[in-house]
Amino acid sequence: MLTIGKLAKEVNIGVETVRYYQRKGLIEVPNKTEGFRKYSQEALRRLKFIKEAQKAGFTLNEIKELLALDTSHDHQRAQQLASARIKNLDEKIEEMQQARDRLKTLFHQCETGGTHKPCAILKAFEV
Amino acid sequence: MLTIGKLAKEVNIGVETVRYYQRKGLIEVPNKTEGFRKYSQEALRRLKFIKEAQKAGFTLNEIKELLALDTSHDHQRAQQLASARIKNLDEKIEEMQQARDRLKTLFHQCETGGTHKPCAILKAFEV
DNA sequence: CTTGACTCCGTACCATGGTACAGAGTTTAT
DNA sequence: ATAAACTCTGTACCATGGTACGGAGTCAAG
Repeated sequence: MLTIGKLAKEVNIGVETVRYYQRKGLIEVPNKTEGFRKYSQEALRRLKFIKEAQKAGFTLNEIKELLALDTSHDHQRAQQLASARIKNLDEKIEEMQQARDRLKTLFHQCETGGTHKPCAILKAFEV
Repeated sequence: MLTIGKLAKEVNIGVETVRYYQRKGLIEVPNKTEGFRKYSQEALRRLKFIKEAQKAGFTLNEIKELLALDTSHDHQRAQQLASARIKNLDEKIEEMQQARDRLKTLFHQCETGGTHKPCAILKAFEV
């Protein structure tokens, strides 16, 4: 049993972040019998789950659902969420790669253009 | 000379977005001699610049600076901004690719695991 | 038994890029 | 001349993932 500060420290996040997750409904708020609230290993486990799922690119809302599935063991829904997220990631990666390539090209043009010529980076955005 | 509505329509953004850019200091607010404000081709050019720069992945704050450079023709600073943005994009792409690969692996494991086994997607986030 | 560290709770604020709306004024078309 | 359509202004709100703060209560060590 941990206080909120100890709990937060265990997963290396701020106390405020734990409270934020509580407000979001990602982790339950233990009822305090006396003074401070006591957090179980289950709370710790959920926080770790959240951190791991974030690394896989899930949003907090998606993670909230995953946590629910974690209890009900619904494979199908988990697969749906995962494939939606993969699609989403693919799209974003594609977008960013395009942006990157655009910029890289401009950068080289600007670099090799000399000071006297108009800057390719700036010029690229002109109409 | 255009009213704000026509201006917005030209670049296919909302009127509110134009005002938002004004609040942000990205485009100047023409003083109204009579009734409504009149926007010049320069305003239109700047809005197009903003759209193009956004496609390259710049934030509005960076675009604000680019617009200033556009006037002063500071190649070096433009290069700095571009390379910072490239680095930033590279990092983000890398992160997202890792997330994607993680998920893809989990997805396949879950798919081939059958209903009886614990779901790999969910299980992956367990401690 | 006091002092410092921690917790509780509500609320406000941060960045980012907008969107929405109310109530007033203006312009344009019929 | 009147109604529809647009503009002006300020302010509030949206999602996203937190961070900060004030004032009160509580807990633990010296």
